[in-house]
This record gives sequence, C-alpha cells and structure tokens, in this order.
Amino acid sequence: MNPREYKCLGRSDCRRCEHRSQTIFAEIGLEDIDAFQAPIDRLVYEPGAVLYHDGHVAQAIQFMRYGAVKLVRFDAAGHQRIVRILKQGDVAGLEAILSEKHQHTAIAITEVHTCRVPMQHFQSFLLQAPRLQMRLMEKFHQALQEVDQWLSELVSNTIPARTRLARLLLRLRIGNSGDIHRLSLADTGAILGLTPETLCRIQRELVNEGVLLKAGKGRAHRRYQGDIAALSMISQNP
Amino acid sequence: MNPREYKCLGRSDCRRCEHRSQTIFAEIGLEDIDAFQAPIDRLVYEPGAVLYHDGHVAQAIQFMRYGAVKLVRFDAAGHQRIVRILKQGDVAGLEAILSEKHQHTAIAITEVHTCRVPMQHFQSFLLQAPRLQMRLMEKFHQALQEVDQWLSELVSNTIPARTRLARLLLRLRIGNSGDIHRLSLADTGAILGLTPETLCRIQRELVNEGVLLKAGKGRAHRRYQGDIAALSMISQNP
DNA sequence: CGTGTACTTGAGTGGGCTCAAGCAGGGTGG
DNA sequence: CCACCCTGCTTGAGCCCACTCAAGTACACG
Repeated sequence: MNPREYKCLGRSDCRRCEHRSQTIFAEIGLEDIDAFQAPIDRLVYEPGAVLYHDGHVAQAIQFMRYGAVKLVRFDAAGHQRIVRILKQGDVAGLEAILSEKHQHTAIAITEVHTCRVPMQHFQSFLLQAPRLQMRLMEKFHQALQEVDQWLSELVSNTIPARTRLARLLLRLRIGNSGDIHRLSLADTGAILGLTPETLCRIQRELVNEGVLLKAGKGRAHRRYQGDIAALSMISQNP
Repeated sequence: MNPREYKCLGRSDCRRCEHRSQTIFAEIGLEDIDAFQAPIDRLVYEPGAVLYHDGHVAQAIQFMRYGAVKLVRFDAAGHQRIVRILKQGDVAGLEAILSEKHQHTAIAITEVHTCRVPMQHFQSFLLQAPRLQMRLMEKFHQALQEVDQWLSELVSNTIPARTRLARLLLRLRIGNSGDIHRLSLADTGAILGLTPETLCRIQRELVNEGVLLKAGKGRAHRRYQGDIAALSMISQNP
C-alpha cells in the first residue's frame, strides 16, 4: 500500500463502534475483542486510491465502514475487468485469508473508510473463534452470490446492452431512493464488457427518454436520479 | 430430487473411502466420523440428471466423487446460463449450507458419482468441528476463484469469441493430456454467452486448422484431442 | 484560468446473431 | 438387427448491434 494514498485517523475503539453489529465481529463478546489486542487503525482513502495490489502478499484485511471499492483484474493487454464491488459491511482482502497473496487489485471508487486489522493478528484470532469462522463463511457466501448474479444477468452477450445496463443501474441504487451511483464510463464498461462509446450512447438515450437524470457535482458525489419503474421494465427485456 | 434420475449404490463406508484425503473430511479423525453416524449414501447420476433444483429447500449436500456437473440459472426467457462447473472433490449444494434454499439447478454433464449427506446431520456436525469449517471455507474460496476467472477471462464481449473458446477448452483439459471434455454447443454457449451457430463455426475452423480433433463415441465419452500449444497461442490473443 | 481527464459525437466496419433449412448419429422400439 | 425418430449439429444468407478510429467538447481540479 502506498502511504500517500491513504490517511490514518488513529486507533479504532471497537467498544464504541457504531457499526459492530454489521461486521463479522457481531456475535463476538467485547471481552474477547479486548483480549484480541490487535492494533486496528481507521483509514480513509481518496477516490482512485489503491487498497491493495494483485499478487502482493496480504498484510491486512480491512472492514468497509463507508464507500465503494472495485476489485479489478488486468488482462495481458492491460485492460481492467471489474469482478466485484465492495460496499459497507464487506471485507476487503477476504480471499487472502486462504491464499496468502491478493488475487485482485482493490481501488476506491468513492471516498472510502475502513478499519485495518493486521493479517497475523487476525489469523490467530480466527483459530480461536469458531463463530468468527461462520461469519467469515457468510461473507464468502455473499461474495459468491454477487458474482453468480453478475454472471447470469450482467455479462451475457446475447442480452442487449441496454437491458444489462438497466440491471446494473438497479444494483447501484442508494438505499430505496431513486438515487443511483454514477460510475465512470470506463468502470461501467469494465463490468459489462462494453466500450465507453457504446455506454455513452445508451446513457444518452436513457437521459433523453427521461429515465435518467444527471445529478451531483464533483467526483465524490456523482450520481443519477433514476426512474426505477422504467428501469425495471427495461431490465426485464430479454 | 427425482427418484428416477439417480441410482443408489447403498451406504458409504467412509473408513474405507479412497477419496477421503481429497474431501473436506480430510483432517477429521475416523472416530469423529464414526460418532457422526449420518446415513451417507453413494449415488450415481446419468448425464442430464438433476442433482437439485433452483429454489428448492436443500435436503442434503453431496461430495463429487466422479464426473462433472453444471450449475445453471435460467433467465426470464427460460435460457440457461452456466455459472460454474463442479468436478471431483467439489461440494454440490455448498451454498445451501448458509441459505436454506438452492440458488442454482445442478445438472450432471457426464455420469456422476456422489456421496450424499443429509443436511440436518451435516449442520450439527459442522457446529462441532472447527476444522471442518475451515475446509468448507476453502471450498467457498475455490468457488470464488473459479467464478472470478470466468468473469475476467471468459465472458468479456470485447475479447474475440475464438480467444475465449480457446481459454475455455484449456480449462476443460483432462489431466495433463491433450484430451479435452467436449461439451454440447448449447452448454458451451451458456458459459461463454454465444449462440450454438457461432460456436459451431469457430470449432469447425479449429478442426480445419488441426488444432482440434473430434474423438470419443457416445454421450458419456465425448471429447476432443487438442493441440495444447496452439490453443495456448490462441488463448493469449487479446 | 489553464490543463488534463473524462465524456461526447460521428462515420464506417465487422463479428456474431437471427432465421431457416438440411444432416448426422445414436438411442429406442419393433 | 434394422428402421425410425429425435435431438444436436451443420451450413448459408442477411442484418444489426456494438466496436474502432478519430475529433471535438465539457467539466473538474489545481
């Protein structure tokens, strides 16, 4: 990790953490966490910052407190392919628990807040806490479900690009509102397997039809306001 | 599960199992397995038989002893999409451990042999055996790795179909020989997101170029003999 | 206010789809 | 053992969606 790419806000106090119920530590007693005695730091990343690199030995795992991270792989030609998106509650570096080295590069899309736990400490804690293992297994399970859905709904060449984009947009909704995270064209393309030009044209269509409305200024607040009902219609088009 | 679709060979004797070192029970002591006392049956499926259906409540998990199984999802139009292929050593029904219901339909591609463990027994055993949890986590990890590779190498629209087919064929090698499992055109298409017609044309090219040679008679023995070096070249073409 | 990155727009091409037939081969039943 | 049938494969013609290449534009950030 490049020191210039993140800021450290100092040690976390897990006892006062308002997110603990959403983490894998949810069912672990406070006394056990105290006994853990790991140096857990709170980090902040800027958009575009790298949390870890493909192929590097994993030094730590990080709990997503806020923001969105893309997990990417690069092909021989250097083109990126996004295989997953991490959001609040997910675990960055999960796969490295069982494989030593990272298998993707993790890049912040928005501003990102995490809690970093050194791998050594986490590994030893893991051996002592069966409930923690179950929670981790659930995280793996969630990740599998997400990738399965990507495969079955998002990346089929045989489904029109417009339909697939609608499905992706519905997955990028913020809560239950009509607000939708607006990724860069390149990122959207790296998910759907389309070129930026094609996406630009399709999105222009949707804007012209009134289905999408550009909103939010600045790279930290890019978003669409979307007509969810209309997008749902489009997403069901075979 | 439809009773007509599989044959039961009777109870397994785990103590004499020649595959135990490859299963998730590898590090579990024999005395623990004896104490387990689960009714574990050995099953055989014909090609095309269904191991379990999407959406059904999981009754059991099954350990793959032999053969290949496709995990498929069906879209609204009824078209299948293959999200994973299970081989010897994999666990069928893995995801249902954490979600009650199955999330794919599992269909035998070749003749398939499994050991079936009722879900109830397995769940209770799981709570008592931390090492078993770690082994299961490894299975989840393997599944994630496979799907990640599918996403990054196999399904990109921007990569020519010929290249992607070569990559898939290399993944379907039998051991280290030049022999390659020959899936149906429809199945290959359900993996790569291509139509059978397109695949037929590309495969004809490869046969004409001497890269592939059709071999094996009967649905149980379909295979290609492939020129691995040539396929590797083609698979690297961006 | 300058600079760079990301987005936009156009014209032209081509890869893979669609639709429509014909073919093979192996499994089934007589 | 043979004939049938049915599924899966093959081949062709034509089209269309999305890619490529090439400019030009807007916007965000310093």
